[in-house]
Amino acid sequence: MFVSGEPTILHADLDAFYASVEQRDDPALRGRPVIVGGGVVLACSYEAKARGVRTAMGGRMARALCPDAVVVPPRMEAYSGASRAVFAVFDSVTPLVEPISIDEAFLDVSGLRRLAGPPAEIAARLRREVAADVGLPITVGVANTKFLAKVASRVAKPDGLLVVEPGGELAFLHPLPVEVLWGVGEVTSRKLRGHGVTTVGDLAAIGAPTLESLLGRAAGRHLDALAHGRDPRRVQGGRRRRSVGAQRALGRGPVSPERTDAVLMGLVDRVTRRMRRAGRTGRTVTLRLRFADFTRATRSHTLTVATAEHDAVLGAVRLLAEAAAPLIAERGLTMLGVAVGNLDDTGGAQLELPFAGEAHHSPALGAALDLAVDDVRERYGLSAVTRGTLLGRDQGLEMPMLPD
DNA sequence: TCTGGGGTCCTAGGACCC
DNA sequence: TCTGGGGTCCTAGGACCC
Repeated sequence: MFVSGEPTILHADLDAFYASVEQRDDPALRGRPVIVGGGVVLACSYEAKARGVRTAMGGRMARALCPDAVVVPPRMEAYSGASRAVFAVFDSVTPLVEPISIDEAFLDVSGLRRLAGPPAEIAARLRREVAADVGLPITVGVANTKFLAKVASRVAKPDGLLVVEPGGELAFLHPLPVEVLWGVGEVTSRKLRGHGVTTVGDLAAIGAPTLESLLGRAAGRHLDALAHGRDPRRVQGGRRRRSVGAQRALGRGPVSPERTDAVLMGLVDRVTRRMRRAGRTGRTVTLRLRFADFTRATRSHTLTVATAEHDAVLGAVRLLAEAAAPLIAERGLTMLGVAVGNLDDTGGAQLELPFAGEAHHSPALGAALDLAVDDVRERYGLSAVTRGTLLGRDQGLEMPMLPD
């Protein structure tokens, strides 16, 4: 079984984004292997990829593979500028754009046929406009699901366009290696290959129960569905970020408590500034740690009230760092990170409903209570209201009217 | 090849509540 | 007084993605 229907989902993905921006801005780099980043490869041009250089590879190895590569430091401002220009083109194509990262997005073009022509034509025009307006190569995959559109763009790279025709989904998908599936990384790939699963077709054949026992319920079901071309997720416009974070590598060698604290202050400053600029607050503060042996740990604390204030976040971060001190002393710190999540969850006081207990024994009362709770949640724009507890009077909120 | 800086989602256990 | 069932929230870790 595959999802049929016209392919109206586009996955648009800039090619070797950072490196392409560098080649665009410096003609001397065009046609040459370009590596962006120093210690680690952040991005590399297709000329460098052809020599075996890969993203996230150590700089030393990259230079060994490709000694004539031009290594340039990243220019994040230039990349975010280019990204904004590309997203402006996306927005001119359709109102339904779901950003995935700085250089890729899903676009839903259903309903645009009369206005803008068939999806394949829209996709071709999108590529031409990005090339003309922004000067960057972009690949577009077109299919009737998000996942297939994404695989199509991957297969069509670089500077390509590929439409997966309805009815041809499984013939397209099944010969591909399992690693194209969203959610199959190193660990899962190893597990699957250990069970003789190397292609998407193999995975589709072994069945959901076996997959679930192998990978856990959610992951098993998810991969089984994808392998059969089933992917009901819609393109979601207006999605908001769920956390804001910053991190900093510290290099090798011992890190003094003074330096640790200075780095934490800098990270908290960066994160809270970004939050305030975006007009967002958060409740859960997470301290991320990485150690000399490359193990990681996180420590988190949830505040009662959401905030974007430097001092409030720093206070939580310092407490977390203190609690993690023994771990740090034992393993040696090489990276610090701070993130704030639970964004825009206002938190707040709680007020108990005296009859919530009775509602357990009366289906009618229970149903009424659920409705009231939903109503309160919507009326006050809260992320969650639990049955039996409601935001309190001290916040100036009124009790909802409950039906008798 | 020892490694950057952003993120997302899922799982599992414990505290706590009715 | 004891026990059980149903549920939420928080914390920590893991896998994965670009």
